Amino acid sequence: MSPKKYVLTTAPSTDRHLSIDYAKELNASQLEVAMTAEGPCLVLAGAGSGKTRTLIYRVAYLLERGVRPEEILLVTFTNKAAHEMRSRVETLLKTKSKGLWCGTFHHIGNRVLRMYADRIGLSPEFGILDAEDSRDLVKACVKSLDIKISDSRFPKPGVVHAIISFSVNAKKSVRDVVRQRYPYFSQFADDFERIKRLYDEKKRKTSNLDFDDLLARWTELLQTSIETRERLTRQFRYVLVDEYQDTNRIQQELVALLSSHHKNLLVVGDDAQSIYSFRAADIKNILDFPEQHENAKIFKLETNYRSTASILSLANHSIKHNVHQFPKELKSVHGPGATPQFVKVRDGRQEAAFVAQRIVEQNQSGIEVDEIAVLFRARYQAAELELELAKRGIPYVIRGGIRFFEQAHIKDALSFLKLLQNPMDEISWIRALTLQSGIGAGFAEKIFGLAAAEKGDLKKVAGADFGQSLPARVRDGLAGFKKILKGITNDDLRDHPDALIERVLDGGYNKHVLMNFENAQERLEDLRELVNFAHTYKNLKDFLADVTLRESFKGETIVDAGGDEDESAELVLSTIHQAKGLEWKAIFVIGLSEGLFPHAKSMENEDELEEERRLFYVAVTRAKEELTLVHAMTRFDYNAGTVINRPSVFVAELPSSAYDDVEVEENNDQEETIYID
DNA sequence: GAAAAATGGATTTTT
DNA sequence: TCCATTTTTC
Repeated sequence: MSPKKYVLTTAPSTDRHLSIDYAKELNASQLEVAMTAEGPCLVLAGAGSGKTRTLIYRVAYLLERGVRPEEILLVTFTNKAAHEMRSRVETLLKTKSKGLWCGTFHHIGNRVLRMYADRIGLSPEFGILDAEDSRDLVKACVKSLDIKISDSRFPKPGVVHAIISFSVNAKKSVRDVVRQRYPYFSQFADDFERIKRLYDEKKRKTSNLDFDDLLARWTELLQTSIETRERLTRQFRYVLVDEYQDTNRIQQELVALLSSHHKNLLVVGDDAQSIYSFRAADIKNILDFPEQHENAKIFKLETNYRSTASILSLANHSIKHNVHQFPKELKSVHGPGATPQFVKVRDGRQEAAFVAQRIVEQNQSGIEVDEIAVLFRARYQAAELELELAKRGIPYVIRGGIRFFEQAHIKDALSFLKLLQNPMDEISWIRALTLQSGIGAGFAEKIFGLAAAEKGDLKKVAGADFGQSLPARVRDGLAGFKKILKGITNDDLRDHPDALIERVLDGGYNKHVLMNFENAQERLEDLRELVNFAHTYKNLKDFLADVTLRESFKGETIVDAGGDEDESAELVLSTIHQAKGLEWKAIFVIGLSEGLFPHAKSMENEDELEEERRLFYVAVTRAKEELTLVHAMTRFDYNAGTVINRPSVFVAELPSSAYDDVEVEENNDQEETIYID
């Protein structure tokens, strides 16, 4: 990027020497943010405009000006972003930014709640339920409420939990959520409310918080404990929030509360990239920020350092069709570059063949395979491409999939450690007990009842012989369970989570893996990796919280905070959602057909259609040099057979000057797809 | 309680 | 088509 000259007319007076030459590192608007963003500020940062960079320099600037690290709260959307920001600030200042509050909403909520749990009658040793745990608990609630689910179609526990979760995040009643988003379940609204009450009660009884509670109870803490609120709001002189367009109502309220004393609230985001409404993100948070903060300063970062002019032109033309937005016009610092291509292929098979072949060609013309990504609306759209890539021997990774920490064997092993931290955690009791052959859900609950009578004293349970009333095979299972329990309770290993996991493995879980999973070897390796990861922690509480709040994926190396992962040279296949914030030299967007993208279900509702268009916008703005949009004219649908598709409206509504049309012809002799321009 | 067979449902997904 | 979950059967 070419540095621009900037003359500071109101240079802030400081008696400290600033070691970083901000004017050299930032463009004019970025610099203005870094140096002058006091009070309520909204930074509208277009795609590729150096948003992260600007935030980092703002933090560095504050620190250099003498603001203490603990007075800064920097909230990000993912842990990955948090780690990146922290380490980049450290690199910039050549020091460890110890004390800086930097993390996701949930992460910081966890930290605050551990400190002040007693103020709202919560145990500081509370456990955290992940998505699966929450689903299981909802399932248990449905069961114990005896809801007649047989006669009509009662939703699955996961859906019920999604409704409850949405209501918490959007701060709406369950009834309203059902009316607005799940009208076809309106007959069950009462049931959902009963389930929610019981679900909350069960969480309280077992000292567990789900993800939403980390926000809801944090809010509760700030509202009920005046002393805590005073302390925290005075402490955070500067509150900075990244990806503000993806915050939901409860997060918006938290941010407002936390910045209420010093009123230095800097929110950064791009309304054109708000794509998470399905989990209660509300684009109004960013759109209405100026109205909510009358004296708010608004900054626009519209210089795009990523893409060529013709790619940006296509993106600009597309997003203009949205009504609810801050109009922006991204300007490229690069030349026009190659015109984006719109490619019509016959069907999914040909789409896969075309993309694979073009990747080979692009690779031959000098673009490394790991500089290329294929993006799609929904995961299943990649299936045919995967086959084709395998056939041609092109190495690829699929972003996402099963999360490392959510795999059964990882969660099994961790359930024992969770027991150690929170002995009244019914969910972990049941999980750990049912691992034993001979113990099913029924007996597990019974045994938990007996253990609960011992006030969850694990040592007593490990030694006790309360199995008289149980059948022999259950007693055998219980013996196996107790053996593991003894291993982790014998000496105090709370500060050595790695040793604890090893005890669980040696105590019998290794054997369980070998006997129950056909890919046992692979899973044992995962568990070894878990031990290594645990080694970096020096207490159980932090380890368990991080494991639950972390979004590491299977196949990805688990890295320590701030560490760098080694990305091997592989093509990336990714959903558009997962590609947000990333960039590649060449991008293929596949499935650009009516009914697929925009998704069929979003066609009736104008707001949802706009969100789909923003998603398209996110997809195309990932590309630096080459953009290829692919549309298959027919598609095989498992109920309707072969369906003829028109191109996506997102392409159809663009001026024809924005792209070149390309057709594909098949050369049958060689059974190869030939690319013709 | 565990294994086998049948059913149904399929955007997006972080914490 | 493919998977995860539920129901049935032993």
